[in-house]
Parts: sequence; structure tokens; C-alpha cells
Amino acid sequence: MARPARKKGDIEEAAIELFASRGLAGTKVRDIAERAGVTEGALYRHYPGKNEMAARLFSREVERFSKGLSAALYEGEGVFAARVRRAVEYIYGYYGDHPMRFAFILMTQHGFPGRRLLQERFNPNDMVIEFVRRAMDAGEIPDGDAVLAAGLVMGAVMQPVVMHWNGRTGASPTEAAGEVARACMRILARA
Amino acid sequence: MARPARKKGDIEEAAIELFASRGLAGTKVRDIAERAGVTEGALYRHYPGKNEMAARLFSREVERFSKGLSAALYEGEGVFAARVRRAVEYIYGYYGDHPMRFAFILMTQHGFPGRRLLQERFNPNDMVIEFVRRAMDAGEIPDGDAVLAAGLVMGAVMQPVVMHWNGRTGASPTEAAGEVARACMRILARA
DNA sequence: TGTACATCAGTGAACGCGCGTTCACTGATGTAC
DNA sequence: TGTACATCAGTGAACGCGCGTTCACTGATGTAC
Repeated sequence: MARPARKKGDIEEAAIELFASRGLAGTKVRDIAERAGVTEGALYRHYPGKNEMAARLFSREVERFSKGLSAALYEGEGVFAARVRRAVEYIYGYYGDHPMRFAFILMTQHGFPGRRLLQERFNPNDMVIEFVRRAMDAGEIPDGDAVLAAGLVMGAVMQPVVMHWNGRTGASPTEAAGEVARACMRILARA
Repeated sequence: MARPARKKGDIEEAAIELFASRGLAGTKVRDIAERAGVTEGALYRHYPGKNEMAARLFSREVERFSKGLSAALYEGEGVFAARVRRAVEYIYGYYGDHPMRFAFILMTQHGFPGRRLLQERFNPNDMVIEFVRRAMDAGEIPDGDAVLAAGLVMGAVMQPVVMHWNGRTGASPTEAAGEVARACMRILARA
């Protein structure tokens, strides 16, 4: 094998940061190349084009995130409330550790119209719906519309991150994790 | 005055629908003109350009929506819980009556990077924060971080709309309004 | 009422440039012997 | 170890076309007298 791709990582990192802050269409190949310290042609050594690169990066990042979320929800000890709390802490921790990657997922999730990018098992929304449904079946929370309940919880958990990313003052998500986890429990208590 | 603009409304409606479903950058002037049954030049009789038109339509639609939200929150009778319920019903009713306008607001809100489009009094997020803050001051709900509490509530209310817009099966927001309003009260009960 | 003129929404075709993509090339690294 | 060759990440300049914008025009409606 010949010389390995020294700058592929730089290109991907630059792309994620720019996509996260300017959106897919607002980011030019020239911008990505410039930020990565590379010429434009270099991108095409690793991806067939800009949109395909964005789509692959999106899938990869969501899968990374989802695997951890799945572990927080299902692996380890604890009753329902403990698992909810672990999940919220995982989500906010992920945002704290990788704000760009997280914002990239959050901001571009509606940017691929008509494309089926995610298998169900890697879609965080579907994972939470399934988690809530199982908890209802197991009698850990009252029965009800699992899709609606999951939507309420996902919205409540994610909105503080969106607000923080958009520069609104207030507690950072990491600090608020406990408070938010308790709010989730109250939402689900009678959903 | 000469002949009035017969097709300005058609252009605006077409633009809103396309922006809502394909995003700002994904919508071409040619698409808007075609859907409105007009040639491309017609758009420039009413707006200086595509982006400026999008920005003005966004401001107008948010202000329309916000005025109704403000009325739901502050006008009329009733204790705190009744006002929350009215607000949720207003929001979901607005989505039911004008799904395109609502989705346009929802989907393009992060599409104007670096532009200050909204005065604070017309920003729904700020309105809810203020509403929660006043309720805390008045002792209608327990004291706490008003920004965080508002974020939790806004997220919980909006996410079911996003999911419905994205074609997820489940109760329509209109049907779920009561359930969601109750969830909001539980979120705020100890926020 | 009729005639002349002003206004301007909408047309249709052309323009031009921004931006994604291509391509011949360079040179560093790995492999064969 | 040295020499020849293959590989391929990255270069830099050019290309081309998609898409926003422009512009001379048409014709319908309103106003003055």
C-alpha cells in the first residue's frame, strides 16, 4: 500500500464544522478545502462529491452517536429512571465533548430531502420510541401513545441543546442533565 | 395607481411551500415561478432577490404566528394551566390550518445565518421564556431556571409537530393538544 | 364619452459568475528483486 | 543495500453549467382633460 491519506481527517473535520455552522448548501467545497489546508481536488480523492461526502459523514456520525445512546438505554444496571438519566447524561456529555459533531447531526438532519440515510436501528428517534414502548409494555410507566410520549421527551431533551448552540444564555446542557432527566420522568409518568 | 399585483400572492404562496419542503437553498427561483404559474422575472417586480424575499416572508410569517401566540398566552380569562392549554391548542391549530406556513417557519428558522430577523417581541422562544419567568415570579409555578424550563416546554410542544410533518405515524398534533398541555404542566410543576 | 398618456405587473430571452467537478501532473512512500 | 517501478494523496489550473439576476418589451388598467 502506498502513502496513507494524511489529510482525509482534516477534510472531514473541516466539513463537519462548516456543515454544522453554515448548513449543507451554505458550505462551499472551497471553504472546506481552505479550512482543511488542502486544495479542492483533494476532497475528490476520498469522496465522489460534496453531497455524497455530507451524506456519508452524516450516517457515520449518527451511527457513532446512536451506538452510545443504545448502550446508555439498554446496557448496565438500574431501573427505568436510572436508564433515562444515563441517556440524558450521555446525550449532553456527547454534546459537551463533540459540540461540532453533535450540531452537525442536529442541524443537517432535515437537509437530505428524500434520501433514506439511516437504518431504523441507528435512528435515535426510533430508538427512543422503541425504548418507551418497551417500558410501557413492561409496566414501568403508564400505557399510552408511545410515539407521542417519545416525541415529547426527545423534544424536551434536545431543545436545550439547540438553544445553547444558538448562543442563548442559561445553564449549559451538562449542568442541566439531572433537571432534564427528572422532567423526562414527569412527562412519562402519565403520558 | 395602475394595475394591482395579481400574482404576488401566488408567488409568495409557492415560495413558502417550496421553502418549507425543500429548504431555502434547495428551492430555485425557476421552481417558484413555475409553481406560481409565472415567469422568473415576475418575482423581481416584488422583491429584490430570492434571499431577501425569503427573509421578508419569514419575518412576516413569524410575526403573524407570534401575535396569535401572544394573545393565547396573555389575553382572555383563566389560570396558568388554562393559558398553557390555550397556547398549545393555538399552536397545533395553526399547524392544522396552515401546515405550510408553520413548516416554513420551523424548517427555515436556522437558515439565515448571522441575520437578525426578529425583534424580541416577535420571537416565539423569547415570548415563552418571558411567560415562564412571569409565572415563576407570580408564584404560579415553582421557581427555577426560566430559560431551561421554557426550552423543555418548547421542545416538548414542537417535536410532535416536527414528527408529524416528517410523516411519522401517530396522533395528529390537534388530537394530542390536551395530552401535550398536561405534559407541559408536569414539566413546569417542579422545573 | 372619447383620446392621449403614465404606470407597472408580467414576459421571455439572454447573461454571467459562483461553485462543483475534472484532469494532467508531481512527488512521497511502499514493494520487488 | 540499492535500483526500478507501482501506487495514490494532493496540486493547481481550467472547465462548464446551473441558477440568480437583468433588461428591453408588451399590454392591461388608471388618470387627466
